[in-house]
Amino acid sequence: MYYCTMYSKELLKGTLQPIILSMLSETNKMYGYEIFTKVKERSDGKIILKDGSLYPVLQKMSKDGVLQFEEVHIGKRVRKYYFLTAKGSEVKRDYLQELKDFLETINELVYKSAVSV
Amino acid sequence: MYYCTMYSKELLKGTLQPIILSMLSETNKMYGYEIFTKVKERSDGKIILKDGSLYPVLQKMSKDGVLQFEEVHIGKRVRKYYFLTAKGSEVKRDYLQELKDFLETINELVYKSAVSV
DNA sequence: TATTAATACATCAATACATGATGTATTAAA
DNA sequence: TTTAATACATCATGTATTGATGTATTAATA
Repeated sequence: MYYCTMYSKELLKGTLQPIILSMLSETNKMYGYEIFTKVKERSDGKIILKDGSLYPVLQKMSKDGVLQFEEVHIGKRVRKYYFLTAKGSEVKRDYLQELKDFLETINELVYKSAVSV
Repeated sequence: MYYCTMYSKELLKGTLQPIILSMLSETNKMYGYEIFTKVKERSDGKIILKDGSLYPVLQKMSKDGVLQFEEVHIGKRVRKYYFLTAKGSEVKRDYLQELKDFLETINELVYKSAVSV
């Protein structure tokens, strides 16, 4: 898994969990590498999740009761299929609402101001 | 200067400099507290810059040659009026372009996906 | 008039997310 | 056969922002 980042790392901060929650609410079961691939494709290669970020956060979200997973053996390889818990669905709704509001606010503030007098 | 934050602190990461650059490109000269006030008003109280973030970053941006300032004495109080340098205008253009692209990408990824088959 | 809020700056240790480096191992492709 | 892709993992490091704390002036309010 190799990559070059499109955006300054700081901009991505706080968006990782919402992104994962969003992906998992569309496709009810996904494993880490699948999420990585999906996000990469959907963003036209602009958002490349780092495995050093992705796998730890999936573990954290499981620990927080937001996700659950089941291990599936594919040949000799193991996949962990993650899915939203009931709590996860709630958290998803809240996080996505907050993110949406944030995007709109920043957009308004930075690009839509300075109305001529 | 007291405050309550609307967004999880992480979401704001990477947006502070673009916000400041944007504000300063509209109003050519502003002092720290004025930027604080303007951002607060423009965002309907949703983005409250912290003085622990604002003043250090203004110093950093000056050190980086992005901003310059002049001190103005108002009675016994001192104000530092900041303004964009030539380099600052370039940096502004780049940062705002990146941020805009980022906002669009996240929006597309998280809210506009899952087209029906 | 006394006290609180607002104005205006500052410093710095602590926080926390994400990164980058590094590792293991299987499977497919060149 | 060697490289790339698949699939997971750990952990020290970086760094932007925060929160706490500080000084001091000026305006408002009780």
